[in-house]
Amino acid sequence: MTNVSHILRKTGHRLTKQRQQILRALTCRPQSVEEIKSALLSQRIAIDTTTIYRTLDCLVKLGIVAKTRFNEHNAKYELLGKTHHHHLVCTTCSAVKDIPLDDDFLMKKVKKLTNFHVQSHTLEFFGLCKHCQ
Amino acid sequence: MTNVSHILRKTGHRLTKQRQQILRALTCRPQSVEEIKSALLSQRIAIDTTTIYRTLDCLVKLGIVAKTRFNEHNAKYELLGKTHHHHLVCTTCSAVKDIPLDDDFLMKKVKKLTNFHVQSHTLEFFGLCKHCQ
DNA sequence: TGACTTATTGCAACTGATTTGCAATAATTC
DNA sequence: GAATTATTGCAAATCAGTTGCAATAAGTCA
Repeated sequence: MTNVSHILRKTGHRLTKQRQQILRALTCRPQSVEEIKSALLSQRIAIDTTTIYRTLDCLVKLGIVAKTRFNEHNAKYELLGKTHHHHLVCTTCSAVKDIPLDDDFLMKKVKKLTNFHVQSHTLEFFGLCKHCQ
Repeated sequence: MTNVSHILRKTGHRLTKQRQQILRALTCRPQSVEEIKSALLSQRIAIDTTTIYRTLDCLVKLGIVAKTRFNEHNAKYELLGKTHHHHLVCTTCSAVKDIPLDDDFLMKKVKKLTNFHVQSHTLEFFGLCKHCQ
């Protein structure tokens, strides 16, 4: 967190109360803006939706947060941890599980096969979790 | 196509003129609803946006079409061909390129590591295409 | 500390994507 | 060809996300 406030300041941003609270509400699991908002509300913290969007945009640009879409109408945001991982999304109960996978293999293959300069990638698995099978 | 009309009938659906035209407009590259609509319009075929949405929903449910999202506000739809492939999406010009990748390796690993029953997956690469580098 | 600069907030209004309700239409069935 | 009912097109609604702007507050510096 201290790290994050450093990055914010360095890039000419301000560490406001709202940003601190939004950062505290972020998890390493993907959450929608509405989920973040109600998580904050349950702690009696009311922050405008617009502010949450703008804060997340900012954090995504700074590489602190990742934005993902699971073929749903809304985007999800998750705190970028140290470890690169992927998601298992249950198509029935929408539960999300992380899974660490070594995908260097694929990245290298893409580099070999194309002249595309890869900056990032997403790898998501959809199916049934233990409970929903 | 004949195959598709068979599937439609078998599942209690009707092969309308609109559906035939939408099917003809579909490609193996992901297109948005608006793109499909203007592709049809350029052939002087006017189909309501709602109808396109409903037709695509139907085709997705029948496994004929795949719906993807590339971290954009709108969804893209592509005809499911025989060959499983992935996408390279240019973050500058939005061009999409297909790439065949053997990911059995990853699928097997997921099966080993978890008790999740995988039904499908998405693997997308984002970066710069040849022209935008 | 207190004044100053300017990034950030909250509200309202807006845009764009997608969905829903419903009456009119047209594909299949018999 | 008539009957049944899935499908269409239109209008209106909803949902996610964005934009404009005046009021506020974080960081800066004397």
